[in-house]
Amino acid sequence: MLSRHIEEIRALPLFAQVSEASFRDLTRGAYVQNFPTHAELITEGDPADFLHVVISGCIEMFASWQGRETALSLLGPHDTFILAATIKDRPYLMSARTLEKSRLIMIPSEDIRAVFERDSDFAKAIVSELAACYRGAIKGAKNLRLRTSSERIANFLLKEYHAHGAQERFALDFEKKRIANFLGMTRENLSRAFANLRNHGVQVDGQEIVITDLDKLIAFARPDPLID
Amino acid sequence: MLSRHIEEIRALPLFAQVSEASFRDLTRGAYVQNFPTHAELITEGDPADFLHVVISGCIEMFASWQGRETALSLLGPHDTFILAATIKDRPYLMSARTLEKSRLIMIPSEDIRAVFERDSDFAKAIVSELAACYRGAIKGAKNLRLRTSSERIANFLLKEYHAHGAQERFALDFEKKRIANFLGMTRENLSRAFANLRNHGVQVDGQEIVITDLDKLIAFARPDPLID
DNA sequence: GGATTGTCTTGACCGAAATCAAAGGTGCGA
DNA sequence: TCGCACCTTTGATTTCGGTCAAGACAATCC
Repeated sequence: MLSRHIEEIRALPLFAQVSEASFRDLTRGAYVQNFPTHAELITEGDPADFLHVVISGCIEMFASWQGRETALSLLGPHDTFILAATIKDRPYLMSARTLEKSRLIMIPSEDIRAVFERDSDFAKAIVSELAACYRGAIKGAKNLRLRTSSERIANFLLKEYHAHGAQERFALDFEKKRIANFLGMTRENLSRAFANLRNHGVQVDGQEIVITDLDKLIAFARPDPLID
Repeated sequence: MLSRHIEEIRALPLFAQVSEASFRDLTRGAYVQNFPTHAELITEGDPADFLHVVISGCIEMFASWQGRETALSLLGPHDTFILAATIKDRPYLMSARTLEKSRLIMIPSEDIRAVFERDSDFAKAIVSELAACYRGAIKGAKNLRLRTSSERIANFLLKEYHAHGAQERFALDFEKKRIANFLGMTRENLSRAFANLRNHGVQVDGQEIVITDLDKLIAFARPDPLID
């Protein structure tokens, strides 16, 4: 069952450059696991026992404090988590749950750390991955601090638009309440913000988005390569 | 003038493990530079030409968008920036300015990347540093999303309290407007929040902070190792 | 089919924080 | 010492977003 996915993860940037021997060491103790919808995969505070690689499905990374909860990222196929905790052998800072049926590869943290110590190509790939994660986190902070919720949604839609091949009509990949939580607002407010976007070139009907005036949307969203 | 600081940066986690030869390569093209107060060291969007290491003084990392500005971190001696941009050879995502007279070592990005390719110990140190930065960014996001501004200040004060050797009386290291911007609020609101904290065991007089009831402050702040 | 459950939308209201405005403080230089 | 610039505080007002409540709609399960 693992073998079916070997090729797939071998091609990921994190593993593409490692030697055959290292790759065997990484995959020897790894296993594939399927999870149903709404399964909690990891819990913040737990020790980082595995590096997770998403094969299929959809994962929400979230964190809680004093009864409040926020989504910090939404992951899909070929994304990994949580590399930093695995490397540093520290507790997870986030929890993860499936948003739909998902299949993951789990690689023991010890194996990751062992190969990391030995294989400098793997270490370099990890550097690249971590640097990308860090820059993503900084962009997220800028998005949250510098933009209003409507602006965040507008830019989110622009990204989705491009992710769907720049089709003027596309469907949202996530439930709206997930999007709201990820963008740092309530469902109710997301609804209102979508309503506002009617004035800025966007029609929303259920999961269906229609970009009626791209220029108008861009003028409102003001996307920026240093944030988006 | 560089030589005076060689020992100092040699001891930093980022450089402690690299070989003598690699360290020479890293420092050969490096130089020390002094900056006055309020000097802008780097600007977001610029190419990452140097890794900066703070020797003395105080640096604010900030970002702007559409006339708005936010402080993303406050750095002091022995902190480095911006490693991720240097490694990935991408533009800076943040700008940096001095908050007081500061002395920095600047190491050409090319040298960093060259040694990184060659010296696996340096690569490992970079991994550790980046993972720490990433986890710091995640903690910052949680702090911002899950806490009210009063809670953020309370936890900020607790950290300052411990940074000052758990003395019940200490002085803030930064101007209040910098703290406000860093904690994601306005000066006016910081002022009001400080006034509120009188009910939670904190007296504020100018730059002077007195923790009058530590337990009360902790009960209000609810510090959490997964955020702070 | 009909009940049930969860999601989404809308409206009314509330609260936290931003903005606007003005007045004290503080430090620095002429 | 005075004057100026900047930082800080306080109060009044506004705005944004959250909370509460109710209803519409869709999917699922007897």
